[in-house]
Amino acid sequence: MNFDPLIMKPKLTLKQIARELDVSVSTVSKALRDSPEISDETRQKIQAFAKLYNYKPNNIALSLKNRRTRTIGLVLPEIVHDFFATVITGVEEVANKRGYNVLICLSNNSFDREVMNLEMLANGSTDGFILSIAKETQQKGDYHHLQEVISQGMPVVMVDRVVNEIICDKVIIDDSDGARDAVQHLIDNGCRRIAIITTVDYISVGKLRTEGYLRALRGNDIELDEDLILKIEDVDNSHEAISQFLGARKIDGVFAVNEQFATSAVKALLNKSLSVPEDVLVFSFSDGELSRRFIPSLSTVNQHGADMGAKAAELLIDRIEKTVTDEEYQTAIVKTSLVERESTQKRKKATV
Amino acid sequence: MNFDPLIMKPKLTLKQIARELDVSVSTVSKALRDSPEISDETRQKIQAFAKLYNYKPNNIALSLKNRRTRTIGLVLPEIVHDFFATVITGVEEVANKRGYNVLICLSNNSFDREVMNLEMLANGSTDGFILSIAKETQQKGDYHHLQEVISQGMPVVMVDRVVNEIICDKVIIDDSDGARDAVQHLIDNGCRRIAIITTVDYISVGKLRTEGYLRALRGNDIELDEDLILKIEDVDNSHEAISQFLGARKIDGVFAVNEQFATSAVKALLNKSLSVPEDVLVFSFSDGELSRRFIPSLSTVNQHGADMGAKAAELLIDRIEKTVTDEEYQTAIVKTSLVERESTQKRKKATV
DNA sequence: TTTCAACACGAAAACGTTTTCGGGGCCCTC
DNA sequence: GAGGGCCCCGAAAACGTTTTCGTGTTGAAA
Repeated sequence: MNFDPLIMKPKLTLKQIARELDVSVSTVSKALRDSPEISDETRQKIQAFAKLYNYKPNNIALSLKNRRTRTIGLVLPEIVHDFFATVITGVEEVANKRGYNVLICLSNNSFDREVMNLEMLANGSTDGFILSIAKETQQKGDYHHLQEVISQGMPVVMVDRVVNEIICDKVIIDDSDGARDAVQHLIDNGCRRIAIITTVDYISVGKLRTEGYLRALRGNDIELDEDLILKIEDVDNSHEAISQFLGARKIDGVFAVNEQFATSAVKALLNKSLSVPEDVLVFSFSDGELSRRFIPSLSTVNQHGADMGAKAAELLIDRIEKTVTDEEYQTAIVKTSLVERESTQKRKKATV
Repeated sequence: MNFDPLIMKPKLTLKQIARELDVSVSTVSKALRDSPEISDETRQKIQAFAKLYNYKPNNIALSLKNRRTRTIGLVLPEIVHDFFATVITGVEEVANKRGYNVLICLSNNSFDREVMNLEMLANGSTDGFILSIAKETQQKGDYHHLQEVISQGMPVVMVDRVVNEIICDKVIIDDSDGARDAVQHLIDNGCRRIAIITTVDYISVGKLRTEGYLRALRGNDIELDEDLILKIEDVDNSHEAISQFLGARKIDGVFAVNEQFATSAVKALLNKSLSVPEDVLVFSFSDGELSRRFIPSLSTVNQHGADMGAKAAELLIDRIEKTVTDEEYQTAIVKTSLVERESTQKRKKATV
């Protein structure tokens, strides 16, 4: 239907321009790159033609020739999750600023998908990639696919969910410190019986946040009550478990390692006719829209996902563009910060 | 540091295999593709070698040769937004199933960024792309960049935020019908003075949802009160406007065109000492985690973002793989559905 | 012994670039 | 008038594939 030559103009190549203007391909290439080898007259003629027909060099050919794609990969476990979404934003911004594109792959927390993703990214499509490892992979503890691509010389940066056995650049947050600060804040506001709702230990960040919780208790000489620790296995169906857990215990504070757990906790407390923050204070982790808009709005530990993504992209691109690779691998730690909102402010009623 | 030959094994090419085994490049290529031209002996030798050193063909070279990348682009206005995140999930799933990768670009709702994104995607990096147009672009009404790539023969599918002037495949939802159904639901539950919180009209979906609201009123012989319509310009700083708007009006129902507006509305009502759903019913649009977890949980019009993304990817890949392109462009309409939650259920108190 | 098919492989072109190198023409200088 | 520069430009290689075509060797049939 759209074969009208006035409308349909297929992509132009150097060869076609050359044929059209009766010069050689090399002349065209040089003219377009303002080489002094080409006379003004020829150069202008060629540039005018190229502009008129909107010539744009073919990226694939450039990639092949230069053996660099100016594309970085980003492998994430999931995406319907504010934290990872902000990571993407950060990566994208830095990548764009430095002239790179971003190829995003989702592992859906599946080991097999992650292996496939890495293979694809390592086969020339990208100059390096950023990875936040899948839950299933952490559980299996099988990292051969990562070792493989790293040993091929592909630059890799791990972000947030990292694994210590792999040596590469990493960007993490001070999960443990952030959790400790949050729990300390609860203690400072009078809490003594603080429950923690966390994940099973093979999730590195869950484990670290639990550690922070324990450190805060120890630091304030509060005896640990194992009964106040809930480790969730199945995140998606956690509400029931949380509800039962909180229903059976007398507490004055809750520390949840993510927003989902925190909101479930608030609901469960409401059902017990306890109100937040009047009766129980609630502190959450990973600041997202949910925490901001919830009623009461939730105090959270801000993970600064965009900063993490940005830092990871900087590290990766630095590594890619370094010709000599004798620089030591580094682990950047992005500081968390507490965002205090209604859920931990005892005095006033919930407003905005 | 890592130049230990035992550890460092750079990527293998056909040429290197050929040199190593003292055959020609073409023989290697054929052997690996099980060509009958090659003798069993040679074939097995080559395949064994390739497997041992984990040979994987270079994607870029393949793309150049075949003039297809098996990659599709996805240009989105933003990503920290459940709807677009689910769209990505849908696109990714279908793309992967059909052997394609997904290159994601963010326009950040900026016209210039969108133009850059399209240029990049059209320069050989992808076989086609899916686009949800930037707010700024809709406002400007300048679509030459889109026309440009389409006229070059690049397959394009627009999703959700589409523009009628452009002829290409599209995937939309029945925004107007969804809104009408939601408002009808409010009316059915006794509301008569229903406020709508929507966007300015140049956002196509905002306009359509407003239309649905009007249709519902007309269909029930409820007189339109222009004073109950709030059109938000600056989404990010909308809370104050919503608060003032609701503070000054007597209403019994609210229809908000997105989750952000809806939650702001609930807060504003609470501040007026009105409770939801006892005093005022609230219906929202675009079902996300926020609506599900909010207290009270919000009734919403589900946009089925994953379905939309999946459908868009199907359309795009069909278009890419069709050799004859005489098929008419189609506009797929993904049905919305109402998700009824606490915010419109008068009887019982909020639980879950 | 000659001829011819089948077999197994290699050479080369192609995809679209960039870049190195070489060479033809021109002008200037002795 | 011969030699030497300079100015422009083209040929060719290279990136890593796939594929078409040609070619040499072998074996068997005539």
